[in-house]
Amino acid sequence: MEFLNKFILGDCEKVLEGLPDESVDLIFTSPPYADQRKSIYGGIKPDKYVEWFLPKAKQFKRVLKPGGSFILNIKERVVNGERHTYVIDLILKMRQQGWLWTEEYVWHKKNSYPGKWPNRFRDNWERLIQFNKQKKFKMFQETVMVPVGDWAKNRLANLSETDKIRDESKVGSGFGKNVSNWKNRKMVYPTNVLHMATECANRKHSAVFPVTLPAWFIKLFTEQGDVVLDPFVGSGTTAVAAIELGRNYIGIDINAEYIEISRKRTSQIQIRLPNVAESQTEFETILN
Amino acid sequence: MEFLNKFILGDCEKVLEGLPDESVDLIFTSPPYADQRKSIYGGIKPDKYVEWFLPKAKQFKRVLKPGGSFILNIKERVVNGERHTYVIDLILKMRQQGWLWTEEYVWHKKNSYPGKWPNRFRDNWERLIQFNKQKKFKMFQETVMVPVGDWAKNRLANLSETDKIRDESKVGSGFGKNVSNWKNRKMVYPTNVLHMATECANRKHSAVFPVTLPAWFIKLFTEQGDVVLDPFVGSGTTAVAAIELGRNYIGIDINAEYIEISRKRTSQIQIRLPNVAESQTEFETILN
DNA sequence: TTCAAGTATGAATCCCTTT
DNA sequence: CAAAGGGATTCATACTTGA
Repeated sequence: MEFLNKFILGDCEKVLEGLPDESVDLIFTSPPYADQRKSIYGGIKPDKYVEWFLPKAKQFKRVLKPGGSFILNIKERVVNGERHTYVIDLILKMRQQGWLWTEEYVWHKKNSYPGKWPNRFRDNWERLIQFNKQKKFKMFQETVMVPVGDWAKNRLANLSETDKIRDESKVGSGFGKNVSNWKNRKMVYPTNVLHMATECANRKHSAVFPVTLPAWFIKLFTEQGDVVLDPFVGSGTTAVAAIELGRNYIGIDINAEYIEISRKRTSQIQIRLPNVAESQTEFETILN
Repeated sequence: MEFLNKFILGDCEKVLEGLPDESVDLIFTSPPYADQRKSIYGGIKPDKYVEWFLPKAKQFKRVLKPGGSFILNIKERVVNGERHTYVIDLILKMRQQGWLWTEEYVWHKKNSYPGKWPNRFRDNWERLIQFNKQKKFKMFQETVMVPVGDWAKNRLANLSETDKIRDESKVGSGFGKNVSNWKNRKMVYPTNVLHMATECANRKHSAVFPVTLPAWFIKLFTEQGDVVLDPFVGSGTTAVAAIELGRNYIGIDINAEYIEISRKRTSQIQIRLPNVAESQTEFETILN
């Protein structure tokens, strides 16, 4: 496939026309929010947002595999003192398009932009809306398990004498190993609330979300060698996550500068990372 | 006003007809979610939810003062593998009714219901949707300021892996019992993400949300002596918060057993609390 | 009295069986 | 064939118990 592991300059609606049906396992994207980033994207008016987005969503649906997922990172702007309705309008319209509104994850941003307003507090969360084409879809819940809650810490902090003895007698090795084994076993499934700090790096290209955010969903909804699409790839964060996890990426953006940044950024990563060699062989196998 | 500081048995839609226009400063409520709590409320079908709720919302709008706020605690159920749209439908319809959709707070529940499903994780958050009648409304931001603790410096500086994923423990709403410990700390404004556990104790009456939740909004949107209405008062949690903060309450519920529980619960509080005396004089002043 | 360990229980959801 | 019902799954919290 000629699109694989490339950044393509252009309007994703047009570009995707060249992509075959059902060729993508996961779409993860953070489109320009209405009227935001005017200088770069031209600024879509909130009232026009849904009609601007819908034809693109139609293409997304076409290129997504039946068991694939679409994760949309979005948040409604405040317009005239009110939250604008373009996000919920979009959900309703996309359902009419045939999408299933499977779930809504919340990204709790721990460090939000500072500021003070008379009628609201700082906005500290964003939506991560999951759409699917069918009720059954690929999901690998074990890949995102998290260590168990506080009681595990307590347990580790005060290991009782009997615990120590038991461990010694059983295995004979240092109890550190046992503890780690036990720790590994004690993983629990996460919830639909994600806790991640925003990345306050690079002022040039506003890093919209941290690499850990697409990485979490890529692990959850794809396997090694799968294809991850970001039709508004911006500075390439989704692609970075995909590469690091041994997935193929397709990055599209209408802005040439962003495409350039993404290319530079990912090339650096491919050099830097130790596991690139093995990842690349995987890529080559798939590409051939 | 004959309704003040009472629990009234009946359908709030009918009961409120007896309340004058613009007589309430804050409406805080958690209505029965669609198809939930069948045994108590009869269970409203998800598809009928909006049409069931709208005439009640109309009464709410009538009795609310121009500068008052309406906080609606709600969450969409999963129906046939999909999030149902009754919540976002309701937002759109209420806007047609003349409400402004000012803001949506997120309540991050620290202890969610356990369970495992092939297509989703545990639901760990609920919506707290703020509606207003006009752009300008009463808001006292200083009353809910949060102390900046060591967590701000240390935790945010070097986030551990678990920290990134798991919830922080102390950020919260700042309404904890040991706030006095933080007196010397610097205070900052909170965000629109609230951190509270559900109340899993108290076997007699299952309080769905903790007292701290209505308390937070009561402090934020009302002053001493103001009137707080909960049209689905359940076990009286909103009223408890109102009493503790020296506000007047109006509690309505269609279920006689709940009304009884609420009456008992609040009478106990009035006896127990040390600051009741002063609160009551205030009430009397207002009542006369 | 304090602290650690044990235990009960929630605004749940899926899936399969029964009516 | 739609609607209703029951079993299995699972974890943070706070109350209870015991040393």
